[in-house]
Amino acid sequence: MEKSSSLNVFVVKDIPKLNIFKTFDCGQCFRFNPVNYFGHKYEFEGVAFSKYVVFAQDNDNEIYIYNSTEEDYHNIWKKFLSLDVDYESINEKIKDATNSEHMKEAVDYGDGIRILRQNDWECICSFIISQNNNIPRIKKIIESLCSKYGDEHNYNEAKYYSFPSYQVLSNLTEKDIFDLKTGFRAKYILDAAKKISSGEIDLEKIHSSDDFDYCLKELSKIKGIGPKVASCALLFGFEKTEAFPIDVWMKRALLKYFPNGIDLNKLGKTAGIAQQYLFYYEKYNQKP
DNA sequence: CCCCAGGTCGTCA
DNA sequence: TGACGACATGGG
Repeated sequence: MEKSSSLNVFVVKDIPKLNIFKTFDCGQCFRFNPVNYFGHKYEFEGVAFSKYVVFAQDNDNEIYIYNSTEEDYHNIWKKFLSLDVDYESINEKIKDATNSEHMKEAVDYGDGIRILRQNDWECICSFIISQNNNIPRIKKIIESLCSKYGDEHNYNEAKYYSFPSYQVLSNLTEKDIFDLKTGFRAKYILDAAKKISSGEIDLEKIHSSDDFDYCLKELSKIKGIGPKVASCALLFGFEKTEAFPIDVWMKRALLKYFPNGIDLNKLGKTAGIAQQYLFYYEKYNQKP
């Protein structure tokens, strides 16, 4: 795939500390992959909000956004990358609230990660697929879901596909979804699509709600959504940064570093970001 | 053959 | 409430 010829690029300068590699490598999104089209230090291509995009970076304080105009940046990517959020002060608050050397190390190790603000429905569906599954296979299933039922777009003779809407999926059969190798998750995906497209579950209402327990309760109405999947969707798709997903890696990290428990109330709205630092630290910082 | 993967469900005590 | 096996699939 040769894309370098005629992609327009928008450069964002003087940004607060952001690390493209960590942000797209830390397991929060499934449709971005490393490439090397333009010769930057880090380059990740993917599709979000129905647009093909490449984020690239050579140093701390600027990024290149390929296939993006300045309008796209202000309308979509700035918010997607959480470039309007002051992570410097969040990091300080996390360190203060936990008062833990381990957390301090995790924050410094993961510094530059941004919690992406992804599409809420895509997050719900993707994290349903993620359960009892590994990341390469999660990505594979999501791509086949998109190429089969998403909208096709063309760019520079290459095809890419948007994430399919819940309306489209709600009209499929369980077998249609099962045939994408989703396994026992097929009925969960269908249940989510149906409950949302029927209006039984209102994503807008969840998105704008400040009542976190209400949000958890609503998403838990969907078969196949438990506390972990709901928390991931709320954190990565609904902008609920107080969400604190606990998976196998987080269980290990909490057991090791916080055997007496961690005070989520004290972390408040920074809990989800603290969680992501701990997760990244535990999973990727292989120490003897 | 085994075990595991960014879990949840149904069942049984 | 909490424990426990089942669940589809593919890679190690």
